[in-house]
Amino acid sequence: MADDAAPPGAVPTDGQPHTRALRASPPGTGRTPLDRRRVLAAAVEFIDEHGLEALTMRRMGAHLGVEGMALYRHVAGREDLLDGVVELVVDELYGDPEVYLAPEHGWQDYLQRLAHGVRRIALDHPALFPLIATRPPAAPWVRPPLRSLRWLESFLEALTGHGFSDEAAVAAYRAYTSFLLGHLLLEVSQRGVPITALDDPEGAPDAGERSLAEYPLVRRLAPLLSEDESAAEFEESLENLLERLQRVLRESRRPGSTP
Amino acid sequence: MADDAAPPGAVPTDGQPHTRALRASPPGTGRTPLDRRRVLAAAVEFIDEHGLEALTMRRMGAHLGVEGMALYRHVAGREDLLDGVVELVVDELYGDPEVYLAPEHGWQDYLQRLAHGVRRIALDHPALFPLIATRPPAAPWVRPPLRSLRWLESFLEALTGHGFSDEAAVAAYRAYTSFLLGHLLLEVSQRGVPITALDDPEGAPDAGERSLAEYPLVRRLAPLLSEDESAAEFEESLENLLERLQRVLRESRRPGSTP
DNA sequence: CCCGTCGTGCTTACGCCGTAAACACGGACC
DNA sequence: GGTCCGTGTTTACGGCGTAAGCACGACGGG
Repeated sequence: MADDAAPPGAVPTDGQPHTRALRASPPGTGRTPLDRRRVLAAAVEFIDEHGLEALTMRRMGAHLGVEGMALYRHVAGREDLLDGVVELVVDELYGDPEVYLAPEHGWQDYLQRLAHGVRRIALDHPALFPLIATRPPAAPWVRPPLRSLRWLESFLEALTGHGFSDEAAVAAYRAYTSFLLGHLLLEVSQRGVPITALDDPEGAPDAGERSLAEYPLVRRLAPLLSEDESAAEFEESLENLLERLQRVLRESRRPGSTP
Repeated sequence: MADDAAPPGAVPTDGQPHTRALRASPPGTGRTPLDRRRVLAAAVEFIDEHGLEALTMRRMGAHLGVEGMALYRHVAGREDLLDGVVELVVDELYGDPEVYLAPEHGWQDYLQRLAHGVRRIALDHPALFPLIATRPPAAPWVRPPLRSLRWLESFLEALTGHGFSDEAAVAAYRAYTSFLLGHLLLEVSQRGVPITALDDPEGAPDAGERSLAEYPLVRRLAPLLSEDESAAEFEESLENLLERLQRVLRESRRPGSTP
């Protein structure tokens, strides 16, 4: 009401306390006009920086120099925005899918590359990996963190193309996704998301320290427990899984070998 | 579980033999007066019934026949309520810990029982398992879904008490939690949380169906993919993990051996 | 018996949230 | 120049978490 926009000719004295920053369009060249991809990318950036629960439509708007409601031209709502963010991040992996498909190196190489690709994503975006992990997939059968039919198809192709039976390929898909999800979710949560949080007067210092007296083994093993062996663990479990799958494959090829 | 049975007849004025500082007033004539445990239990019930995102302080109040703000006498806020819920549900497993510790059956039996116990919790409360899985643990080193120092201690005790080196026990803990988390999170998310949802005009029927044309393998394997093999998978992976651990144990006992 | 005290739940209020709806405005095309 | 359309803005509404103060009933000491 009281805020009358200064007419164009007048000298805008910017010190007025009650004048909002009306910043419809910068002088001269207009700003690039926002589209879905840009919104989603900004959201990824924002989450990486401030964490998931800090993401708000209005704050996202501000982060883009825009008024919050503007986002609704490009996403259907907050949920859709989050879906889009997950999809965008997962699709980072698609750099060029043929790399992952490269048949000349066999299915084990494929699974290795894929696993490391997913792990890189998880480590690059620890704050939103829980989202990738827990958001219900768009299609049934598609299991996080391999969240797309495209990946499912390529996974099945890689295995059935190298001698796996249909059943074995499906079982492998399930074992593989479980492995990725468990390891990576724990790895990102263990590192603790850094976050430059807007708030953070956290001060529960030794709530655990005190009770450690009751848990002598935990106390004794504390040094071991706080070592970060994620990478080695991941590698070892992956190796183990691949061996298991190879055993399945070998046995399925010669049917009559029951001990 | 039922720690709170009213003593028979006798003197009703004294309900609590030993409480904190002063007497908490026993119920008079009106309704039983709400306490933290009851609030948390009601929240578990509510989440099981309506899902996580339906949980609201006011709705929780209504669910308890109370005015929402009343909850703040017993929980510090929404976050604290959720923490309490997770703790409460996880503690269901504690029915009697000696069952899990029973040393006469060895560490493998212990890990089996524990795994099945956690799985039961996950299946009983599918809507809040994601919470159990992703909420940052109170203490470092404690990994979901085994969310307490008590369990960490008992786990380490079981293994080191049966010949595992410190390093091997810690590695086993990590492998075991990864296994549980991956399998159970996918299992509960796959079954799709039922939820009598307050809203649910969901009608995206075949959004995936159409695109199936592009994914011939997925379409061919669809029947296999939609089978629910969770239980068998879980059993098999658990078995495999235990074998792996046993191998580690055996090898650590005779240092320079070859099969 | 009354009266202060205290624990419990209720009421009110504030600021932020997601989002529906109407509006303003600048460029594209005729 | 007019018209349209795509974009961002304004305003508004109901619901959220929660801070603060109030009402009331049960207790214990006089």
